[in-house]
Amino acid sequence: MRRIRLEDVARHAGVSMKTVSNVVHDYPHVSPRTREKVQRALDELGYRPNASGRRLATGRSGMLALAFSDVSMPYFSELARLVSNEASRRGYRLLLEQTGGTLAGERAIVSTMEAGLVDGVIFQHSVMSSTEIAQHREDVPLVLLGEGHAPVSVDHVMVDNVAATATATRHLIALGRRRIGFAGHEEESPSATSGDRLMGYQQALEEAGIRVDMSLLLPSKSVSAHEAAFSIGRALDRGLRFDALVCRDDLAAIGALRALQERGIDVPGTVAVVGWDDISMASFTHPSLTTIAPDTEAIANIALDMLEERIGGYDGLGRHRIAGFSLVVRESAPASS
Amino acid sequence: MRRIRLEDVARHAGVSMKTVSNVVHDYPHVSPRTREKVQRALDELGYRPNASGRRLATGRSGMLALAFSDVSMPYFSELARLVSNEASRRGYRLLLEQTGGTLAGERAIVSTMEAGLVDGVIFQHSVMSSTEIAQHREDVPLVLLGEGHAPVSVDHVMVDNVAATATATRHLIALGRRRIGFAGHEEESPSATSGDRLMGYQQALEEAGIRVDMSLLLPSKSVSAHEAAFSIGRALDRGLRFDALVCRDDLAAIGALRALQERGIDVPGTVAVVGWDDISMASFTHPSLTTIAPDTEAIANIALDMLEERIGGYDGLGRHRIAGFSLVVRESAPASS
DNA sequence: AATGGAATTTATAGCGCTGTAAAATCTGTG
DNA sequence: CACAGATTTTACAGCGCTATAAATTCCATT
Repeated sequence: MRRIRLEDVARHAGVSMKTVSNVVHDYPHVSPRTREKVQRALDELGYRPNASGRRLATGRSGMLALAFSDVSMPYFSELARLVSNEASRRGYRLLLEQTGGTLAGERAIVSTMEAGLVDGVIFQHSVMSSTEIAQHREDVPLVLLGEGHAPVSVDHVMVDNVAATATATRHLIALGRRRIGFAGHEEESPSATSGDRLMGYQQALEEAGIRVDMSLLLPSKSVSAHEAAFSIGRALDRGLRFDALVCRDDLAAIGALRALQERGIDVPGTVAVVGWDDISMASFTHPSLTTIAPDTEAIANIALDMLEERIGGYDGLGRHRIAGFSLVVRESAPASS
Repeated sequence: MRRIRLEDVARHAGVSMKTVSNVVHDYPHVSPRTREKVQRALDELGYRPNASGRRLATGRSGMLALAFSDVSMPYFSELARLVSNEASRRGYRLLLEQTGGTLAGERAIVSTMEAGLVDGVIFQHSVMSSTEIAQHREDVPLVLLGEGHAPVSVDHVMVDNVAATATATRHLIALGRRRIGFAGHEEESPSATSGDRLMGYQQALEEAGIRVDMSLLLPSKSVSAHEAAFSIGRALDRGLRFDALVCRDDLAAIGALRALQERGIDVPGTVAVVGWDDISMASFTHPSLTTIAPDTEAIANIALDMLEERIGGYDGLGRHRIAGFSLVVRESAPASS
């Protein structure tokens, strides 16, 4: 059976197409009698509006894209949940795009060939340079998420990673720890995220008069619990000792817990550990993780606010907004008594 | 600056719109000279095809939807990663839809008002009845994921949850455990998933001549580590004892580990634990989780294969495919020696 | 040079919907 | 009861693209 079009309904109800369209969209200026008549026709025929037609006519797709490296990473999946919920509350649907954390993948996001696919893009990049981002996509509203220097021309939401990591590090210092390592940043070409976190770590140490010991920097091949566990384990096996670990993210922290536990090293007794992200698993590790909790809900909301303003026609310079964070103290680095 | 349309390029190159369209799509029957001339015009004007126009003309959107309760649940986020990657390999983009695990949310998926939004839907339902699913959506290709009796008319991919859970349970029995509990299924109206897993658990017990003790069924309010930890903890505090736990999923298992560990109960010494899903966190818990690993990659591939066949016009009865699983033995329920 | 057949190109009619402006209908008032 | 003013409804031209079929060009033969 052929699809029912607006025209079919119009003929059936004996009115014009536009009137049917008005009823479908609850346009106010329709007389109750007409509305009822049309509604009946709508129901009888089982009309379903066709998205493509509307889109072509309005120039809006009602879709937003959310792009980042990999949905299966807990922080991103939690972000996706929030953005998806909030987007649908605002009447948008969400397109998921994974870049795999590669330059090619990120370029594909920024220079998608097809126009009109989505009304806006929320993009957490990690390897692409901000100048390159600034160049493309002038035509599609874009909000950048995450660290790094976003181009002035583009809207951007971030958490102050330097400050947050410094807070986490100070917490360890307050616990009396002095040989504090940093774990889990990428071995070569660390992302802006890792860079900022390293900087906050270093800042807090210097503030406290502790010399930064390069041997306590424990990078891993990639951002994952597995690689972190491997590199931390190897360092321990080589005899490296430390009394605390600031981890690039909760995955690295979870890897760290594993590496330490396998070697019978007590956490937090011998080594205290702090993570970053407060993924939902953080309260279920053993011991549970002290970690930085970014205000991800605020990130999602601010990003969508800005995107909607751009979609609505706002055309000013890029706005740079900061979302909050807090230190969630759990067992892996308890409160100093 | 106004967007460049096909017509603009055509005028610029002095050819017809269709010829430009042919060049854009690498249609073979275009003379080299024309092709080059058009390509130059394309480049000079910086043409970007408009997705909405193409869609309306072709009737295809190039999009698939993936729907389930909540992306932030590890199993779903891992599924989303696979489906998204595989979909984009096949030239589709992926729309993410969350139902929140509610009936209203699931109904919204199945009866989306707009037609032509996506070319197909992959849907893991949990509360909606299969008959209700069968009724709607005759017009959009649909593949169902997960347990429960899918309607005959609809394509369906699942893992044999009964067999898998029985395998996990037998593993515990082989370990010499006899008071084996089941944890983490929903307190009221368990989902089909929980139902099947409970059945597999029961089956294996009966097979071994162990009576099913209803007091060892430890449901929780909702599917989450938190609720599982709470309900298992409460049962322990009331004096309930068991020597093993089959968990509804890895989240429940992680909650179980937490509840046990907080009470100083040794895993696997006193209580052995098996999970379900083999989420990536399963190798990083303490102790690491013995769990059922469904072949999620196969699920994603089979689902997409069937969807593409439907999109391609296949119109037969619903096909029901089974994806494999394996028991991954780790520390929480080690191999019997 | 004429001819037939293949290869290339073009003109045009939608795809299903909405925006606009004009037409039709309905008030309330003098 | 006519008429201005407000409200409701309609006709129709696109939105940007592709499919179809017709028109044109090209080339190898006779």
